[in-house]
Amino acid sequence: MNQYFDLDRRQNVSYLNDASSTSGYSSANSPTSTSMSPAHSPESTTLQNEFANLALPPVENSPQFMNLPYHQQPSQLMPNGNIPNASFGNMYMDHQYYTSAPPPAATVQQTALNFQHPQPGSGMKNEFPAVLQIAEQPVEKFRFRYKSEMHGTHGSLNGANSKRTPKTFPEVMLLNYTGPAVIRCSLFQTNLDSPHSHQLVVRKDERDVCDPHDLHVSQERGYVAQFINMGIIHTAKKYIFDELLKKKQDRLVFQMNRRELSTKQIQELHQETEREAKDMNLNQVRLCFEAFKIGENNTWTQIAAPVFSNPINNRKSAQTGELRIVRLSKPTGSVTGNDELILLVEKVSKKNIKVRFFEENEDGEIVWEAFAKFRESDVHHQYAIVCQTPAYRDKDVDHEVNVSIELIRPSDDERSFPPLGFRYKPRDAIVSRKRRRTCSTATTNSSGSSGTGSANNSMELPITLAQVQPMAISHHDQTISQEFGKESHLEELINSVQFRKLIETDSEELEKMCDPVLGMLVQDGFGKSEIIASTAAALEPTSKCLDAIFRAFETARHSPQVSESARKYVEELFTNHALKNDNHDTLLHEVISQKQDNLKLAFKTLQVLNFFGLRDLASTSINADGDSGLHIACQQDRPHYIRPLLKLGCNPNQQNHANDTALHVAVKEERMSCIDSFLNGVPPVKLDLTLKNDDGLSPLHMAIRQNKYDIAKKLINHDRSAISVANTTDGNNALHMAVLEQSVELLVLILDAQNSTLTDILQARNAAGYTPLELARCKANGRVVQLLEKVYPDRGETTMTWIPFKVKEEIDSSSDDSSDTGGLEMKTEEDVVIKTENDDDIDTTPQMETANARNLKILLNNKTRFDKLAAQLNQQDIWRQLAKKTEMEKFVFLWSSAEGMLDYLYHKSSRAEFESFAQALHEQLGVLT
DNA sequence: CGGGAAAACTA
DNA sequence: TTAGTTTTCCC
Repeated sequence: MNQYFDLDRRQNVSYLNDASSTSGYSSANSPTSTSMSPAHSPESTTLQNEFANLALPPVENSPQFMNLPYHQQPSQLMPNGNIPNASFGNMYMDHQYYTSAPPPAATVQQTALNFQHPQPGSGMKNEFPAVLQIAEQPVEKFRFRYKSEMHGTHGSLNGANSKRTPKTFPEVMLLNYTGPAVIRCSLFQTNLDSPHSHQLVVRKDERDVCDPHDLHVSQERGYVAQFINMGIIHTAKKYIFDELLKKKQDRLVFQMNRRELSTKQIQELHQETEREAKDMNLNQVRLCFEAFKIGENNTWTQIAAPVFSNPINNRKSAQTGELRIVRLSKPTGSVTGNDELILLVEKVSKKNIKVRFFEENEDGEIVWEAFAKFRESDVHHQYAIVCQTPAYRDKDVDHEVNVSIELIRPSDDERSFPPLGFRYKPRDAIVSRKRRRTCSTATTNSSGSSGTGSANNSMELPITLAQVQPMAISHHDQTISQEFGKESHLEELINSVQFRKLIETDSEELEKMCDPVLGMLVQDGFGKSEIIASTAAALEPTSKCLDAIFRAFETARHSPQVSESARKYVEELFTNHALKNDNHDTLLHEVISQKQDNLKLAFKTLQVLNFFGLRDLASTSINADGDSGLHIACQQDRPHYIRPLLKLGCNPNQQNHANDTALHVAVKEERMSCIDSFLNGVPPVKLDLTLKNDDGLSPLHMAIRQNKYDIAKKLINHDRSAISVANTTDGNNALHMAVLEQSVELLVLILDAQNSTLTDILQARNAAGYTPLELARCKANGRVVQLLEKVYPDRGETTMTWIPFKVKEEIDSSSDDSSDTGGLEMKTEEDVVIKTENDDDIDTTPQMETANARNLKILLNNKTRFDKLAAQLNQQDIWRQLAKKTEMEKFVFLWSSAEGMLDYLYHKSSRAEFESFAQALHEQLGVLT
């Protein structure tokens, strides 16, 4: 006899064999209950009446076992004076279990109910004549309760179609059979044909009776068995093995007709149980239904193949419970995506959750889907997700789009329901374009009336421009420069791509055009035809206004004495016009953002303003959004206006109402040419790359968050100090943010810049107090951490607040005795040693360039030779093998071909990387000689 | 009942 | 230690 501690009764209880209850919720204290299921708890004498485990009648200590068919010992042997099973016949009628009215004929009923087909194996010859079919599945989700929670009533396991009224319960039907039978229900695992360690209990007189549960059916009562009032007890982890073993053992004993198990069998059972217990799904179970007939001598014979219910999921678990979005931080976002969105959710598992955005058409078909971006660490305590919205499928839509958001749990493809609405808002660029198009039709009409529309095409470029262009353009296109002098081609020229390219980049002469020197202006300006033409356009506010201004210009130019009054007039026109516009766009905003870009008109406007000394008017004019002309140019991707505007005095650091500078806008919209226009050359006012918008981000921060290497590179090249700016939302600097992006490319870029900066971004702490390395350790992958650890002079240890296990072990094992107080100093010394030994990545001392490296550099510098080498290295992936042998090894995963790698080598590699690769290349191919 | 949360446990 | 889970407790 053994003993165990009964948790219910807080005392030791004796029992016969190890397989007896250890769970604490079945009090198997009867000496004779050896292989009984907990249903046979003593003290529940009356229970036997209702929940007798017919399958496992208690037996004498040395029972007589027989071979199949299963054998039932005389019920008189039941312990504790139980009522013999003669009473089973009507027990379900008397109590909570009942049987439905007998079906007219089992086979007829079949069609009326939602049947499942018998289990697998139906492919094989079914040895059983009778068939079990599930008439009502159990509910899909149900809260599993721990033993300690099983007080009072807690709702029963209902049928899948249960309503408040009528309620349904799991139900099976026995077909193709006549005569009395027993239908058994027990709890099984879902991915294994083996019992589950959880308990399927029925509440009876303050007591939970465990599975299996048996119901009698017969001709008279019908062949439908309904299992009412069941609950599922979640076995605590520590008891899982014991419970599972007990169940398996009980089952085996039953199958073997209660023959005593051999030592070997017990051993095998142990092993098997150990295996199963290890990865049993604790949040999912299914019901197993079996049917038996009880023959003479209580011989139990299986009469139908077992069937299994659909899985029942634990409602309270994050792995199987319901998914629900409780709240969104905001209901809208930009079509460009990357907006921060916070979802409050019901319990989710960070390793097993996705946020899906999708759009349906009128027919309910999915026309678009995308997933929000977030990391495991962005899931806050199972109840909130901080993510970045995905970009909408069409970034150029001009209206708001309603989409839906839902949570998805990949493991079981569960979705949250109902989906929440989310509205994508079109980009500013599109909105303002649309607004301008509808509220003022300056665009084509205006140009038509003032330019090409006039008979003699009197509108011309400034003379200086005409002189400058041939030279400048010739670089790009010989023909155009030749054609330039001919007036008829002027229109063509000015609208040509080459011309735009030219003014987009740099042309000092062109910029002079905007200088307030009269000589720079249009020589013959507007002819009379212009005025005539303008009457036709009188209905158009913008073109009318422009025409008036141009006319004033014309007059003033020829008669300087009226200049002053003309100036005032123009100023008034300009200001009033803006006020009339919905969003206070000025003429300047309008000409820059015309749908059909009209350079001539735009420049002319600039010149006229310039002429009247109204530079300030132009350079300081902002619309209702606080956007300057520069903002608009970036928004609308009109890079060629940027330099002229700057020259005119527009402040590049001007921030709009969202605190975006024009550069912010350019980065957000990824306007590469605009960015270039800003960064190349020297604007009159120094660009301030540290300005932060309302999201707390500088342009560089935005580029990093959008994972735009090219943009980040341009910005950093323009001003390295930008990398040390901390954003104001979480205090992260560029390196922190690159860590979060987990982009090796960006990291390398920033670290390279760091080498030549005084500010130490490595030690900078964000709002949470982390340095980039520390941040990497808790948020990024190993590769990122490794990369960073290499560049930290002290390997980041001295400033660590938290050291993950792996690293800690290294430290512990490498430092021999570091005591509590002396640890830091010890380590520092040690690091100095390490640094001199193997810090080959950072070249602090200038070295002579090797011949190989020099040759390789020359080679890469030549486009043709670069391509040739790339092609050569691409054969059989030589480049990859080669790179793996060198300092480049750690980056190989970055590239798919030699071009990418060579590009890195040429533009971004460290000296060590370059040298080692040059060396390897030389050895391998000899190409460098 | 279902929901919420404290306490206990674990890596 | 901390942070994440599991189990118990409570309303």
